[in-house]
Amino acid sequence: MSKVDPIEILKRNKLKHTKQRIRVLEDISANTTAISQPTLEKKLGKEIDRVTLYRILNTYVDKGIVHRIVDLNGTANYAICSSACSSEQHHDEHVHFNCRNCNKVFCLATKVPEISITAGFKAESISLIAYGVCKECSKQTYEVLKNS
Amino acid sequence: MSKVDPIEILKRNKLKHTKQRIRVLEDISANTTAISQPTLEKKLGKEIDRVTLYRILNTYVDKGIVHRIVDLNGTANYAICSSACSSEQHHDEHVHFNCRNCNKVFCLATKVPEISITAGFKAESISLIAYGVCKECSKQTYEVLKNS
DNA sequence: TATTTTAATGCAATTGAATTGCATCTATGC
DNA sequence: GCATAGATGCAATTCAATTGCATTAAAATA
Repeated sequence: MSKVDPIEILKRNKLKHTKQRIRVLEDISANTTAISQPTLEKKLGKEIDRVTLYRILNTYVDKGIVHRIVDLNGTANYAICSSACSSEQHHDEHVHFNCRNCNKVFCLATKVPEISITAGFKAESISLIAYGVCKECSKQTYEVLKNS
Repeated sequence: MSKVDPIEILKRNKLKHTKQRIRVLEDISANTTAISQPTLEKKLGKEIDRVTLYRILNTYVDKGIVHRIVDLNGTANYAICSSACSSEQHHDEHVHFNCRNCNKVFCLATKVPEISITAGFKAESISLIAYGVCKECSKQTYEVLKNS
């Protein structure tokens, strides 16, 4: 897990380094799972205006600094991109896992496999989301069963 | 492409066959692509109340009659399930394609490949959406270039 | 077929995500 | 330090989705 330096990232992408932008980057990179827009807003809502937060997140996605995972509820989730990402192409093509219990979105180590697309369709990116019960929530269910 | 009989489907699923439910099934099955909630609402909004439409769609998803594809904008899209689906398990596990130009969602013939999930995570379903430019929109771009 | 029961629909109101326009402020280049 | 391009904050708005409740319609049964 390489350390994330917000100012370095902003410089590299020719973005003004405002305290709001730094704050958002810190918050996203502090998490091991992707973080949802509502959660981010709850955490940062007193420091950063809702609209500013939306704009910062969109800028980061456009620049390839973070990637957006839309979960099966339609909620946007954000995670730091691997260093190979750029505004031209996102290389966040690993599998994501969306827990139906806690709703968290996890970035898994598994890479998205090559798939053949019907002729004529031009795929630019692939989103592969597994939906089920995450590690933590599986454990909890087990504990509940054990103690009942 | 097997013919869809709304009343037969409703009977099989022990659902009252109201004209609203029949209407929704007809509309979804009339399309070769998945149909989005906003589009459905525009088409049926004068015959069926918004809330009823939402409820019917949720019932159909629960029963395994239609499947819901959440596209990369977070918009819900609906398509008829293959006959193998049930409320216990959805077998709509083919690849979807979301066009960034026309926003349509296509069900492709390609099946979702087997993937290995990190130990401890229990996957129940997989959503694989390719994002790019669809067949129709690719053609149009080509025409525009050709005539310019 | 009429009546009862059960479930679906329609309506009003509300919630929450996301966007737009515009005035104000601030980081950075000179 | 000053100018300015670009970022932020605020008010208002749009649109998807949900909830509670009264009304209506389908099915069960008498």
